[in-house]
Amino acid sequence: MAGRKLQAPRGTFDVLPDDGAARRELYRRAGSVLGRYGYRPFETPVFEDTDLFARGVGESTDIVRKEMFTFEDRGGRSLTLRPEGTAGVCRAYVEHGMHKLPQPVKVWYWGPFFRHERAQAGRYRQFSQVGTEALGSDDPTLDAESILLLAELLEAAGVREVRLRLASLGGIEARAAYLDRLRGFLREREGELSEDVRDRIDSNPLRAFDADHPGTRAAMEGAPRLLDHLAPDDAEHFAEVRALLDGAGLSYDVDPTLVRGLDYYTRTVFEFESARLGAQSGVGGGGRYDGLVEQLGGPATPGVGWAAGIERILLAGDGKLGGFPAPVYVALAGGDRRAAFALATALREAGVRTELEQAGRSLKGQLKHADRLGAKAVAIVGEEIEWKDMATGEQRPVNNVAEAVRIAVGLDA
RNA sequence: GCGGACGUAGCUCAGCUGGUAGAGCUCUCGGUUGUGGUCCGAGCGGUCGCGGGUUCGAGUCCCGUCGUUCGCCCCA
Repeated sequence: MAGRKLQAPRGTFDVLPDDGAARRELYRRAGSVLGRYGYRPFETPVFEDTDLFARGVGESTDIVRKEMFTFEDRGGRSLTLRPEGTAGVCRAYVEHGMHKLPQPVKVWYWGPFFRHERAQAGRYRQFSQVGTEALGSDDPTLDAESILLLAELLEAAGVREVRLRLASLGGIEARAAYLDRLRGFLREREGELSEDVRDRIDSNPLRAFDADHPGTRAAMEGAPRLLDHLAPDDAEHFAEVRALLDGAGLSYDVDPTLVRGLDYYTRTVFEFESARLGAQSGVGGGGRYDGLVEQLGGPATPGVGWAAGIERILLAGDGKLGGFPAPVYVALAGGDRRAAFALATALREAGVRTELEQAGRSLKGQLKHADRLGAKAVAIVGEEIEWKDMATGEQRPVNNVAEAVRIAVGLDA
């Protein structure tokens, strides 16, 4: 009856206590930065109507074509575990008539997302993202603010040496027209291109810009650039975003080849990359999506936002987000378990993080354990209570629980 | 969906051209009849991923399978 070994499904992982502490700390720091920028917490369901993603993210994207976890509920409705966050936020914005609120509506989210892909370093089937959306205004300060916010969050998370790539895609029609023009160009020079670039002329012509293949690179010298074909409004908007970033002292590379995987982007797009990540180098990115809300059945509403991968932030970070050990350990030396329990309880009620011996160890074992946990002091409960400073090794009796609490409160500042 | 690498103790790994399972770390105890950080000793801990084949004999060779991982596509 002993079936096969049970284990976490492919592409998923358990967050063990050591990592849990780092995630919690990242969450805390992210919330602090986001709050300062005026973004408020927002939650949407983990699964939505499949239609939402098909219409919002785009039928032609890889995400919708082959990466969604889709299932039917008992009523035969098609539901999908959310592969990204923006569509759900926009749906909620429309559903709750949030266009009647003072604009822009600025929100942030944190939670699990799902894509049915092959896992690799920094890429999982269930992963977590933190992200923002600012809906209801196309003001370029929102674009710049989004980017600065993400930069600051990464800094606070200990992610250094990031590169910011920035571009503008213009409006949907202008971009479509440009892509047709680029496809035409590529077909004319087809013989000079590498095989995989040729294979992707239809699906992803922008890919041709960052090919290593020498012939392709040479051919691409003369290729039309999207940034040269922006409508005047869009070009002006992009110039303003850049001026704001320059004013803030944030450096970036304008990269006309920046491709984002979702159909809804317009105007500003950006991505932060870290060289510490391996093949999947993007830590977080986003952009403007001025047509999405309307496409989902709401009023014409501009929006801008980004998402960053929690696992990738942790992977690219300096690993200094660890937890903090409890400063006091209550040890039991032959004596009274009830007295030890009461002392630990009194310390905890006074706000002191306290560990209590609960495994039947020898006193020697208890002290070794307390030391490895990083305790600053150990209260040894025997005939009476002794207070041992773990740094100096000094030890003296305390008269009662109240005195122990008084000493301990100073340790857990 | 496609390619490569790898599956031996909780973790990191060793195990030569097949001969009946090892180390380090962790954990527990002891050396110190109530005292940590170093040291020494002992103990706990393994269907060698799973199934089949070759062989007197398989962790080791062969086939299959499952899993993990890195990469491609693409993306956080």
